[in-house]
Amino acid sequence: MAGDPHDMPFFDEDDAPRFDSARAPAPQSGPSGIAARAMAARQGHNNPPDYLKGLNPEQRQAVETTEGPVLVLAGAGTGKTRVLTTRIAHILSQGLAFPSQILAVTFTNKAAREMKQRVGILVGEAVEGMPWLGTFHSIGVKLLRRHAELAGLRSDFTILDTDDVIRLIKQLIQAEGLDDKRWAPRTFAQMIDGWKNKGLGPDEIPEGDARAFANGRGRELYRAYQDRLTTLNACDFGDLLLHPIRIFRQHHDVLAEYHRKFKYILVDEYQDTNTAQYMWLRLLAQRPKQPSSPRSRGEDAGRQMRGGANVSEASSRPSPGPADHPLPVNGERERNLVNICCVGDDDQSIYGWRGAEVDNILRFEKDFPGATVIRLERNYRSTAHILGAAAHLIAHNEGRLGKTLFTDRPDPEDPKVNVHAAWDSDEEARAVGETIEAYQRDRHKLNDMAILVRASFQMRSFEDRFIEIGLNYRVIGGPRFYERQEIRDAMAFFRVVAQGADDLAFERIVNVPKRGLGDATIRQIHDTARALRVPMLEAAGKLAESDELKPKPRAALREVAANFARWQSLLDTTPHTELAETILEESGYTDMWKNDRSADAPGRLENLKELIRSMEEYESLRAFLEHVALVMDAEQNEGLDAVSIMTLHSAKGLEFETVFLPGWEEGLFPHQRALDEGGRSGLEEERRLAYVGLTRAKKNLHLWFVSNRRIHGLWQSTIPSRFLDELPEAHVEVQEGGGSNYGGYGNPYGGGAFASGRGGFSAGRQNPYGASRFDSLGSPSGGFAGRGDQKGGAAGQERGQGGAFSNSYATPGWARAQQNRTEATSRNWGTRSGHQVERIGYGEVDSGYGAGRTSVKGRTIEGELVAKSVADQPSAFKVGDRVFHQKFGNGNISAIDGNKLTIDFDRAGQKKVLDGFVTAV
DNA sequence: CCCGTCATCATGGCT
DNA sequence: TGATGACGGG
Repeated sequence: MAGDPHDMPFFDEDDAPRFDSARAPAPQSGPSGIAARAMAARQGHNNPPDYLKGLNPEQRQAVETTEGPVLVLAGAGTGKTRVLTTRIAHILSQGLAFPSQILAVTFTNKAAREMKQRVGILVGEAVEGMPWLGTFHSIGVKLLRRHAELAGLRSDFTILDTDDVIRLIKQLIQAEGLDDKRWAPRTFAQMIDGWKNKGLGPDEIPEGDARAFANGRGRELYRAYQDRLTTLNACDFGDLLLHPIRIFRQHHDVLAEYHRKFKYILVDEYQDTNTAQYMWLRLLAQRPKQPSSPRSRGEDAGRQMRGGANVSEASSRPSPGPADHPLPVNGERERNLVNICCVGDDDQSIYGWRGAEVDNILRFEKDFPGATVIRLERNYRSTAHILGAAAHLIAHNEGRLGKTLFTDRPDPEDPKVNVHAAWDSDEEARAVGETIEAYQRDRHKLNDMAILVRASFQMRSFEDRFIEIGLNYRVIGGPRFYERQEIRDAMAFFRVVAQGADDLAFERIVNVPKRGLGDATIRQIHDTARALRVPMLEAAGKLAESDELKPKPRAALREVAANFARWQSLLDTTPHTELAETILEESGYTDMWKNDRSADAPGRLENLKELIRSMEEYESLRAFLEHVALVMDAEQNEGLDAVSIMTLHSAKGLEFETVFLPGWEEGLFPHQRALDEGGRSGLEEERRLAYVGLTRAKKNLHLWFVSNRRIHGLWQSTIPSRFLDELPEAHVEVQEGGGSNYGGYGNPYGGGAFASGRGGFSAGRQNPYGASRFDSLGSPSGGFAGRGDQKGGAAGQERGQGGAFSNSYATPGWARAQQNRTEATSRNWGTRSGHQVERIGYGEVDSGYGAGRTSVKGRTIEGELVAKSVADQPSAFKVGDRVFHQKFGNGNISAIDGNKLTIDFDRAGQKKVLDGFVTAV
């Protein structure tokens, strides 16, 4: 960090072109060789530069409107990232600013990486000069490291993750003499997080909130927590935003430096900003106002404090906010609008539950008067059917800015959105698997397909099924690399070495591996540290030299202290990867796992190796630790062709040719808890989530609902999601079969099978929204209002929300479904046709696998779950054997991995199947 | 300190 | 149902 040339002086580029001389030719000398090169890419005055070619008029406007506040409402698949990156390229190549004068913030590291990469493609290495492109938090750290002392910290403060925070809070709660069962540390950590999301410090939280925890001692506890962080020279994630906000408010000179520095501000995913982020942006974006407009001052202050029970702080100071502070204004009539460009989509705001305020984007024009609002509605991703379905669904929300996506490439051949019904989640998984295989047979790549679920527990049935049929899949967003125990332990060792004062890390590993240091000893170290006002590591060293301890712990402690002293002495002389290895070896940590008999020990050792390997990219141990604190994700291996399984939340921003959306049932989607806690706005957020799901698909979209789902171990009958009823008939095709229905491909299980008398969806249950047209789907009569046999009799019962459809509450199908309910519950496979026998066969094999499936955990590889052989026994087959498979016919074995065979089928192509499914020919 | 037993509690998961 | 965490006996 220290060597970073962008890090030191603030005003090193003050000669840079100003935005008010925007159209002036680039300075002779050019900002740098790199930027100059970027400029050289610019063409003559009349021809648009290359990078503008291929933009549609709206996109181009969004790129070229560089001055003043701009809100780009970018619908799904409208080229949002392209606009952002091109805009940066445009600013650079027009010489409007140096790379270091652009502040570009994203939410996730992934988004930041992508933006950096794509800007790099446009402007070359100039992107390397963009030190202020990053996440809110990474930029926050950068700011805070520079001004740490203004927040009572040293610049080498550590960043605590959630785990550290919870442990710390637990200590505090216990120190207060409170019961940590009644007052769960986790809950309080969440409360603090919530307050920090709103920009509230201990003195600013609402009285009610303060009282709600720990017998009314919430505020004290919060304050104690902050004090403790300061003592530890540490901060949590929220502080990475809050401290800079405080600093900006209290040190106008500092803020003014950044005002002068940042000529352009760009914000990605603006709809996801929380109040703290909003304040942070406002502070940076809002230039001092002319003293001549006192009224707008007041208004502005009000807005500044919005969200705000933090009036106390505001009123306790002479000036309500730095935005109003009469700073020198470069001697010119400075506009008070900065060149801020926020890009977002109110319809994709799905993070309200963690503090995002959709309101920020809805109020943009009020916050930034005179803002240009540009709508990107031309969608390059999805078919007209998908867009039509999504548009109709999202139109049920109120309080939108309003956008309608359209495509100018409608194709009559495009498939409609498919809605399928299944009996239960197993059948759903089976049928989705069938459909995937059908697509695969049609030469669709698994990489182009994704299953997007509402809740992660839904993943299980798909994983189970895909393992059974040997279908490759990967789970995105599973347990994260840096959150694993072994990684966190190793990191704790490193942290103590790099920063001896890191008590939380020290505590984590004093007794790892076990060396007989129990609670009592640790408490003693704690007390000594407190008494002497030194870090625990130091206290431990002192204690080991004293007679305070019994011989055993004393010796152990002495060794620990000596170890750390030795490692710390190596810090500057030994390459950090080597040192890391030494630490893990000498501490006995690797041995601990080597001696561990449990099944996951080898994997953990593997992870540790991976950890060391990943350190190589970083200059120093310290740089690496910082990276990990901020970037908790690790890359996934993309090489394998596999279906992606992930939650709807983690799918935002992605796209797939073919998308499966299972679990569209009331209670699951929309999720009951979202409804309970969020009421109407909760429902609207769920609907936006549905919208996000639909708009991930480029071409093929399959929605599923089941009539029975096991929730917390209990089978519950469910009713179709109201969202299904909010889809427009014109774009939807209902697949009555329940099994796979993929044009042209026979469903091996027989499409009609599902409908054979087992259609009793919610029949026995009152649907609070009135009956759904899907209620009777799957019944023998196939009664679906949207399929030509309109239920005229029910036409009068339009629903308030999804009222575009008649319901089928009184249909024969519904009645029959009701009748069949009991029978259906018994799950009578025997009624199935010949094809179903095959499935029974599967079932038998399934149970056969039950025993062998114990090592199922073994499929976790670097955060990626991969369908993998689960049996230890080698297959009875050998490569080259000719075999027969019920479904795929004859083929030759091309590879064997345990009992998983890769077979080149004569007709069906290459498949991976388990050996139980084939017979030798 | 280790390990078995019991109770609890189940969205989303970024930084 | 099943995973996780706290507790108490060995």
